[in-house]
Amino acid sequence: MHDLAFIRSHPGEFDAGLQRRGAEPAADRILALDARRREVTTRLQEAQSRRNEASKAIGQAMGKGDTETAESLKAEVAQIKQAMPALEEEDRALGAELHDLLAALPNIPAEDVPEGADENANVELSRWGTPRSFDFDPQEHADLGPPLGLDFETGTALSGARFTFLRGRMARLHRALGQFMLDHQTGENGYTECAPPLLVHEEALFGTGQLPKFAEDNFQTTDGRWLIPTAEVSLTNAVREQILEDAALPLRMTALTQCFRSEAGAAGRDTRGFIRQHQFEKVELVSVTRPEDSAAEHERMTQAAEGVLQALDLPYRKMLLCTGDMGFTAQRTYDLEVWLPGQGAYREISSCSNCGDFQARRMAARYRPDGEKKTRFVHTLNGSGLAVGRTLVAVLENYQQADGSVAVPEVLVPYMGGVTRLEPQP
RNA sequence: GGACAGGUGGCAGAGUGGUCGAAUGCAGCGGUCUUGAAAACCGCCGAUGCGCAAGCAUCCGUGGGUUCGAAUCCCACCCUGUCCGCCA
Repeated sequence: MHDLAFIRSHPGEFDAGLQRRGAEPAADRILALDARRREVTTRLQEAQSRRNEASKAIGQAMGKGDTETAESLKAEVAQIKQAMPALEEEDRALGAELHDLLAALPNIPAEDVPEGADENANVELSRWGTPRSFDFDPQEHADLGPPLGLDFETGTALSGARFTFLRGRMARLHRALGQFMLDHQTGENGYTECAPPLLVHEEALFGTGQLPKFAEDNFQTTDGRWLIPTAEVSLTNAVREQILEDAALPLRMTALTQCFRSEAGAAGRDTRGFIRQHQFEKVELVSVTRPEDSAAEHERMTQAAEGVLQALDLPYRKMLLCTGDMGFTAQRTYDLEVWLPGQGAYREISSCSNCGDFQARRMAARYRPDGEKKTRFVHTLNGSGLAVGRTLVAVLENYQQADGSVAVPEVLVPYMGGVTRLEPQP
């Protein structure tokens, strides 16, 4: 959600930002609506003011027993009130129209975000690790996984496409990854472990920007709640409508949760394998900071996500997303892409975004700077640290052996009860 | 799910039709005193919108309604507490 005051004072800059994202300019429409709305609001408030004044006078007159004056004042108020219902309705309607218009506009990219239409314009910033050289043809996880307990058939039979059933050591490895990541983020990076609801109100999805524009990407329950598409929703909205103490910032929260996505717009993409599921696990990182601290926090958060890949010894590259590939709420986003030898490609495994005050405005999440009277909006950041399912894919493909078995990365062995290898079951 | 009780400022807690955005206490901020601190005393101290400002408007769980006027009366809903039932 954008700051109306900013749009009023910098309409050109605002439209330029939207245009960089490939969105239509909107300042003219917004400002015209805003002007009409304020005109109506002022007229309404003037009427209210006169009504309040007269009502007070009625109270005073009646206190003195001056019934005559009271009655004539009542007649005057009745006159004033005639115009009010229409003004109230117009004010409400214009306010709603303005709100809906603003709510549908994406965040403005930060200045150093490269311009571009799609992922081809993303900029590679760095690479870590050396892709392993194989003395055999590395398989894709969808081929090497099934004998190891990655059961796509049963998942599909139970729930349809994009659901998978994990068995035996495969299920254990999946759990081990989630536990390891959560321990890593709480132990190494100072995030507070959280276990939030997975079912949330509509307002929560509005706050983090999934609604109103992306309703079809999410699952709704029969009683009007929504399944979270990411723990970003639950963790970020934990500060909604709050005024935080300066000293409480930064807030760093993490959670290992299931995530649910209808993948409405992804027909035909990654239909094979474990990459794109309707239900998956993810360790999410959320930070709430002072405005001046969010840029540094963004770097810190991305390093926290990178730390997991490094601990697992998985080669990856770090991308700065271009304007056309960023999410709706992001000001600036780093993607981490892990090397998948079976696919021979780097694939997204983490996305770390600085949302600035965009979500904070939608949530009314504020803080009071030390010694100041006015509140300010916080900045919010979110990142994956990491997506568990895709990390499982990466481990399978990078640690596969010629005989179809998969070695367990060293840091996971304690989480596997000492098991060091996944063996194919006939 | 049933019965009862209740939702007021950061917290606690008054207020049941008029000058109440709201007593009081605690917390917080500023000051006096003090070598310093504590105590004591004095003052300030909710949010949002519009406005250069003065100020005006809105907000007492949410949404409607009654009234010249609603924190206060009426209706619906949401939430919390207690007891009962049920359940992991």
